[in-house]
Amino acid sequence: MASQVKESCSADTRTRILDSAGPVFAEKGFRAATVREICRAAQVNLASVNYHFGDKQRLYIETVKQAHHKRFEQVPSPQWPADVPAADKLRIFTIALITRLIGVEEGSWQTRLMMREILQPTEACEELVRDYFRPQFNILLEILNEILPSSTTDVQRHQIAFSIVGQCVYYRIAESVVGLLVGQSEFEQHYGPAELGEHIAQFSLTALGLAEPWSKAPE
Amino acid sequence: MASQVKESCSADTRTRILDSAGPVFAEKGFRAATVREICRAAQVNLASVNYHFGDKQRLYIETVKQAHHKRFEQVPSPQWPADVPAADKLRIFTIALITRLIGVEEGSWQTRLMMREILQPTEACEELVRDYFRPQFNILLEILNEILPSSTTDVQRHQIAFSIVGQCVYYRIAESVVGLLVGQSEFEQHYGPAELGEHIAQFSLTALGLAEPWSKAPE
DNA sequence: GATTGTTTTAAACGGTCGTTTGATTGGTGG
DNA sequence: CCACCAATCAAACGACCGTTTAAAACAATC
Repeated sequence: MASQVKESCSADTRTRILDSAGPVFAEKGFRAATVREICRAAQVNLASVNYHFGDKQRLYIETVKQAHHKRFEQVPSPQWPADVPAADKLRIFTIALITRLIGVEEGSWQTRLMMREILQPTEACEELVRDYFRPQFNILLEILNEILPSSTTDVQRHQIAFSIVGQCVYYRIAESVVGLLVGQSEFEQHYGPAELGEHIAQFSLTALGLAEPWSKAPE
Repeated sequence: MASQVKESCSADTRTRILDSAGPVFAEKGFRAATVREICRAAQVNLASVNYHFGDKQRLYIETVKQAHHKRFEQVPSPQWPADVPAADKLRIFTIALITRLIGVEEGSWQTRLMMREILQPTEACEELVRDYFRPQFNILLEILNEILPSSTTDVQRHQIAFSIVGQCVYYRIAESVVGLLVGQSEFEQHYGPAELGEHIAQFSLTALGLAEPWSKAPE
């Protein structure tokens, strides 16, 4: 069989293709990215994509999967003991989420690819929701369960969760617009994952009644 | 010259192309959309695009511009008398924003096109920020000025504004993911512009200390 | 060392796309 | 009626892309 040899050997160019395909797909999108460019970047023969992945679309799907898998490895879901206050859990969750979205250097093409998939769902989107988004969504809902009164409806809980997630996702989507609106220097100084995560947690905790509002000053 | 005749005549197919190009670019993106498909939808000859717009890219830019212009005509910026409380202004602003994003039937391809442009800025993006986003951003900042204490820094004001905008934009971006997470029936019943606008305004006003939090129940 | 099966390679195929061309139309002024 | 010009049309051009093919290179087994 010699399967381990075969796999390690083929994995060499297979992995090279996957790694090169990620940034290309993220920057140009599925259609505009060409197999030729990916193969050139990976320094492999043009036919390798079809040999190892069948066709361009299956390479794309594999790339999306791998991107998120690696992204969650880089910034894993935080763990906490049972006695941590819910407010602290929410703060940790928020910072982890936005760090996963915009933090970690090297251009963070992985989440750029994810945003493309969300905006124009392909075959990989349902899988993405099932494997990554829904578990995170459920963790957030469990945190909210500790905070919200039992009279809160499920719909309200969902919408509150989306309000928190939405604040984070916005910065990944509209990165360039934010930069244009506040100017380059303010953007570089104040829109990193740490400061933004802190702000979003603060804003959300205040909305949930667990922090003091900004406008508590006497009027 | 007979310029009025010439313009009305050429405007006929020109306008037809522009109207047909919008949904196609919005759904498939610049690269995947084909001139042939646009011309077929517009019922004009294949060469018309190049004759009236020069090339595909200039048609795209014109389409983006026209899309947002029409969108702001459909849902104009609300006007209010000077004595309206700031909280009401924020509520009105939020509902108008999310209505512009996801409301107004016919698939709302205009904002879909806008999201594409935000995610992958082209030549049209700076123009978009200057003409549409920045004025709206400034209106929101003026409302916040009435609410926030004078000790609030500019950066804080900006981040709070993005927290509000982000909640709205999220539903336009992640529409399909939201639908998958909460199920089709809940999505259809509770994620229209009116209900979402009310929720986002409530969430944000609470964070700003102008509304009561959900979790005010005794613990 | 021959054989077998896998991987790599260069070249080409078929198809589609954006754009161009050149003929044709139809209305307008002389 | 004719000359003119913008507008339309069918047809084709040239380029690029995804995919295929068939030969070559390679590694492992006996």
